[in-house]
Amino acid sequence: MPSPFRSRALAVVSSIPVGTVMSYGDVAAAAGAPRAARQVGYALADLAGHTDVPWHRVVRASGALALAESTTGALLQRARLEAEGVPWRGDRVDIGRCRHVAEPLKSP
DNA sequence: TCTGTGACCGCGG
DNA sequence: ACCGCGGCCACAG
Repeated sequence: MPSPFRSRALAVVSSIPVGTVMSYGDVAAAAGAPRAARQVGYALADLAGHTDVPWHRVVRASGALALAESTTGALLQRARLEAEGVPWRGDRVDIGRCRHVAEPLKSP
């Protein structure tokens, strides 16, 4: 079983609408731990793909992708986001136009 | 208990 | 706009 913070973070990620993104910090805040952005990355890293959680909708606060450029993961993430119609500005997401604001999770 | 770690954040130069 | 740096904190061993 996932740890409590982890499952909450994943629940938040699952709630991100198609065509929008959230930053790691945003997800952490919505999950109830505003400064645990790194933990969100930790949680997503453990998924390693075998899941239906839309991990590709989580990017850095700057709009840049977290994964190193040219890795298969980064390419997949970019392809999926483009397919969803997310606006780009060079090599990063135009965070100002597709950022999703989530309300905090109700039952912690 | 204590320590190291990381798909981060945001400020200052 | 691009670094570098210190701070963060849940989690594993």
